[in-house]
Amino acid sequence: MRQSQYFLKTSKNTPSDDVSINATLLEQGGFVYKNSAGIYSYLPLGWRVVQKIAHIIREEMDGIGGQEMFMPALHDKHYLKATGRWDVDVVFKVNSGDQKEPQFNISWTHEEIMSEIAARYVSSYRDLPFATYQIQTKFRNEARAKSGLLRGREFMMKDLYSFHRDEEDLNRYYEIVRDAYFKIFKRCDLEALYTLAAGGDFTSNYTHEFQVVCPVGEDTIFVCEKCDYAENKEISKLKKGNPCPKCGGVVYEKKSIEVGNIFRYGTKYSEPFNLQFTDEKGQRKFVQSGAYGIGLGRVMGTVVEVSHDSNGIIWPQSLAPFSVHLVSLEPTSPGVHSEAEGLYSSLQRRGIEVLYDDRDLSAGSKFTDSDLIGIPWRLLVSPKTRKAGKLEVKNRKTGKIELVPADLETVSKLIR
RNA sequence: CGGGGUAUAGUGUAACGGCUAGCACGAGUCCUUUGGGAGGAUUUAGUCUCGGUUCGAAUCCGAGUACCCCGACCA
Repeated sequence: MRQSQYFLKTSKNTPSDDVSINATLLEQGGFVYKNSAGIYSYLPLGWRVVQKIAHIIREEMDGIGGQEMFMPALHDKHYLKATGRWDVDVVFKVNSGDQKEPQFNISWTHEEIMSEIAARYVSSYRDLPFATYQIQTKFRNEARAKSGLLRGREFMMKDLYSFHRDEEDLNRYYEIVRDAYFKIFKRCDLEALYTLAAGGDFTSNYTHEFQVVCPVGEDTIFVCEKCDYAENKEISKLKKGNPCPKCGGVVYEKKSIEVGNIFRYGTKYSEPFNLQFTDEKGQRKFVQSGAYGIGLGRVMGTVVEVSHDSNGIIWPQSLAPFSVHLVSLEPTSPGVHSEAEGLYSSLQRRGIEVLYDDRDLSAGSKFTDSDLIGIPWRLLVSPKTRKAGKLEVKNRKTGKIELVPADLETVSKLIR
């Protein structure tokens, strides 16, 4: 992608109405646009990051047998009234008939929708287990949207639903999902702690959250510094300094961001939707189910919170919108333009995602933009590098700059 | 939903109740520049909405709306 033609504009000024690091850097860098409080557009650059996150999630969900589908955002009132969760504040009105109340909730959860669908397709124990997921927009009647992408009124969420013949099988799958979640967060370069938490609205059982330690987090957790055992303060009987219930190490209190959670809700949604199956003995039983969520925008915001410096974002290779930022300096001086163009097309031919800053701007402004956007590698072509017969490569994370031979083999080896 | 704060060109900011609402960035044109946000010339665009006080309101008052922060609630 040529930067001169890309729908991207960075800003020298930080937004006046946002304080959080993730909102500041993502807006300044041209990744997102705030339309309203807690409601963001993902611009081309930011959307690429979201797609990277989605891709990782899809691979790991598919890897544990998850089957992607897509459910509606408008939920007829019979769904949520069946479970007593109809929300009078998150409605969509349709002008049909003489309805005295709105017909639809705008999607804020999909257990009911999925349970009704499952009931139509499950009849035998042979139909179980299975798991479906989607990446969908969720809406919340959020009293106070805050902290940029971390708490929105509208956000993208991956929700996985699993269905089982008994608790034992649900528990088995719960741990499989846990492991997949660890992989997802690791691939996003996030250190997530598996945290014991309360069920909240969804279940009376304990649930687990994936928490990333970060000062702007809204949650407070107790973490063992030795074994990473963690409990949410909401349900914890621990206090800071206490011994860890698992290994006896010292427990610390930390602020953290909840990037994912997993629930077992048993038959809570099977019963209202008559989601039953017949077992080997001909007995009718309710299906056991679980739900597992990850907020994509929140993951993106969290990565920015934990991975940045005073110059901008530092994307991990796995989430970076592009792998390489190719920058030319003084493109009008002899040979620079043609060398940069040549590099650009050969990188593309190799399938390397490259953002090519072909703009005729001063060195300083191009460097500043490059650091702000945070692509892991900056590849530089200038009169100086041409004179040396080399290319300059900068690692965004370490700041290390080196001159390398100007051949693609060396370059592509380095950035992989 | 309780409390506090803010609202001025596209962005960031200045202006005692009184002069043509100033500056920087951005954007347009021209010239000179080019290794960490270049210089000059020139152009461009603004007081959130409604009402009130006043000879006169960006400025004071009231209401509304939006946004930010703290708390409660929540992925």
